Amino acid sequence: MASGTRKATLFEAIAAMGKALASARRLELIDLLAQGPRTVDELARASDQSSANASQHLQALHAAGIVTREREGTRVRYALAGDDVLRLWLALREASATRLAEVERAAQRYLGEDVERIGRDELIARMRRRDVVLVDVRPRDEFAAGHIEGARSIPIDELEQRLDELPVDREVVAYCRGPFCAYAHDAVRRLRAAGRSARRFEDGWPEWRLAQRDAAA
Amino acid sequence: MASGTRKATLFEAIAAMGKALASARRLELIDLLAQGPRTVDELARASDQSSANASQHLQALHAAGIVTREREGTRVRYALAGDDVLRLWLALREASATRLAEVERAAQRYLGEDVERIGRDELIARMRRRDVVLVDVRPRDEFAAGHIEGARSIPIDELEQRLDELPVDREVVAYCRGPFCAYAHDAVRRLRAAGRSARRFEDGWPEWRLAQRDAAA
DNA sequence: CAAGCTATCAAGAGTTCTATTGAATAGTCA
DNA sequence: TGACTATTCAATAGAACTCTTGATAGCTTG
Repeated sequence: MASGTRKATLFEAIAAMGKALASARRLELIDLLAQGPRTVDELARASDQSSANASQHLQALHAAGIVTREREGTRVRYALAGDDVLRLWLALREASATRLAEVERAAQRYLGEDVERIGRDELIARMRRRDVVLVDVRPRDEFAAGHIEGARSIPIDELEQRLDELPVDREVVAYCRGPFCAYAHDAVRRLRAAGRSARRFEDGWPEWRLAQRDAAA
Repeated sequence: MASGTRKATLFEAIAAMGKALASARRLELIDLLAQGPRTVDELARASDQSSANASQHLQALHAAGIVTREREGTRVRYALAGDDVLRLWLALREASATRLAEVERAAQRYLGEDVERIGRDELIARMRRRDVVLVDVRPRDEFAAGHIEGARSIPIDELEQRLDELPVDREVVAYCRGPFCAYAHDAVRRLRAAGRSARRFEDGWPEWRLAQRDAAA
């Protein structure tokens, strides 16, 4: 029946985007791109794969409408195609964390013991009262590509050397790429080891940004 | 490096759910399950495939945490695992419709020329004023499994015979499974052909239900 | 218990996807 | 122009996925 094949074609077309989410390597690229645009080489390095392979996956993501591509001289800068795509990635991460015990386990193995968290509402309230210091512990360029207003950038590598930049009498809140990013966990552990009072923000920059936009709309 | 493999394992685990979204057949099953729980046989029939094949896909969805399964005597009833999964499906549908021209094209081929729409806010306002008649044109059992409060069930097959149940002096709003479901389009065309004033609600039952929950939270 | 129905299992052929490798292309800079 | 770099292309082997078919298991009913 003609109607049957047309319906099937529609689902095939949607599945083209679904297929893009079917590889761990591609998801890692998406996760990196959620922080901001990157070149092929940067992405390949950050996700620990050959640039030929990264390029191949990025082309697949491009064909699936997940990322956009822009030439910049000799390099090519990829970026997430839009907030709808970011929402899709966050929904997948959320659902997988809720429904798949294996994700939970793998996260714990990667992140280590969970550290004390602070939620968005409380963070906003405390920020307003100037009650906490918010620290962005991601690499410098990710901070430059966008960060939570009022945060200060101290990449995780520099944390120990720059401890004296942080006031002793206020709680420190660290954040990074998102709930599955190890930097903030690590930062909180090190801060505590140095005798500071510290927690991690339970989301990351992309989630914060999206929440701001949704609130504005 | 150990940290590298652990991160890779985490993304592998998430990709296990991503893989479930990589087949048109499975997406069609998810779309059907968004309307309510169904048995294997019902799903196989509705998606026009052998029940062995449907069963196989449903097991894949089950392993990926997308659906739950419940024995009921000799049959097995599958259901979407939760709202987070529904949100994931809607996010995928939304992103693919926005980013992939092919989805747009396939949708138009399947649904035909678009008919006049009404948005959620306007629908709510008009309902409050008892200004419209809301008709659920999905199959009877889907209506039974859940529907918009205040809607009346007239399955698309029975529309012509039951035209006299609809007041002539009010606008009719038809809705069905969602924006990619053909029933509401079809219903509006037939109603207009019969001289009625009619529009389709731009979402479907699952989106409505989710919006209600989100508003409550 | 036997019959009948629903769902699952098992195996195989065909297809699609993935990583790897080495070569080719395009742009930049001296 | 020529060297250099970043990205992409092309080909391939191996792995994973999908559909089909026919058999099997589990539950219900007479």
